[in-house]
Amino acid sequence: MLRFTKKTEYALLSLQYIANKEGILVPAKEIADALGLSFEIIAKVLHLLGKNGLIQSIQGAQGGYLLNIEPKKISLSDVITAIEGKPSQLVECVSGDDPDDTNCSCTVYSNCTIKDPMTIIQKKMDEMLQSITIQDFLNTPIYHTLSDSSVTIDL
Amino acid sequence: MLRFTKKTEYALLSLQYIANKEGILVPAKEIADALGLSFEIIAKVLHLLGKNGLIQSIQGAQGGYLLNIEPKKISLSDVITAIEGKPSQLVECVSGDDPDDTNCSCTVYSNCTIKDPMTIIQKKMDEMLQSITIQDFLNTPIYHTLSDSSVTIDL
DNA sequence: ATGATATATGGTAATAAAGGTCTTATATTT
DNA sequence: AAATATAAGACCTTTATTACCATATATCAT
Repeated sequence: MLRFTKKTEYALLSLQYIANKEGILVPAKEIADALGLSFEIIAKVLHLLGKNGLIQSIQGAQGGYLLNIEPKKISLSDVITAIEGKPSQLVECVSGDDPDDTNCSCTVYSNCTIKDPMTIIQKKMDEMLQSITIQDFLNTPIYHTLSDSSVTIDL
Repeated sequence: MLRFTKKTEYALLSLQYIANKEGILVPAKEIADALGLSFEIIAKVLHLLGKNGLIQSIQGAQGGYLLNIEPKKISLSDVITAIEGKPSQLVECVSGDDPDDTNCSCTVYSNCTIKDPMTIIQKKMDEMLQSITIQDFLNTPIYHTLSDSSVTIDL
């Protein structure tokens, strides 16, 4: 359906939050609270980002996470790969390592007739995903760190 | 997961097939057979393409489908919209008509912090999807119309 | 050492989306 | 009237997503 998964969304929100803290160790709970999301989900997302080297994790009391790479070097492509476990693939057969079209949706005896154009589209998509970085998510005009102050809602 | 649905894939294969026939009425069964896919699926996809004006449908015996617009004017964006019923949306909240972030994944009281960059990414994606047309799927070097001849498989 | 804090990791259950099949109705040609 | 072909919706199965739970491990502070 050409949509980012929630996990990818949470990863971007988390990376943005961590980047905005610039070097300060941020525990998963703080991020979860700030975003109004469940701790378990955020913890799992952060774990994946850590395992893939995008952020650094410090265990134990006073531990937390911080960026491992500068924001402009963390691409959307990197985030997706870290969260999904593999790079984005618009169609199954465009995996690079499928010369026999084994994964093609069309079960024609000849070669798949859309593989070539699909490969080009995939390349364009990859270029786009690589060109966007966490830096593009910083300096958003409106940004409140809810953990710093109590929240009052006017009625 | 950032992947085209099978229906979208089938739509592209079908449009490519119809375009290659240049003006000749093509019944759904012929396309299904040529692609080795079920008639019902192809019929459903073609119906959606017809309902959205991308192809013209002629009912009854000797009926079938033919392009309604020239290949270079049918964009990938058009195909997705026709098949999915709405344009592609990378995230829920980037719908244009959601000023209150009602559909945002982050349930922060303030505004969503990734909405602005996401809107830009969505725009880039849209531009890409609009720049690719069915014309880009034509003139593929290898193309066999299986319906025209019997198929022999060498062992 | 012990308790508190925080990440690491696997499992499971509920929900949503995708994919495919089947059936009936309608239109057109021969 | 019979054959051909699209129109449209209901239904079921599979897969992916999402959220939640439980337990293990690491580190700090006292």
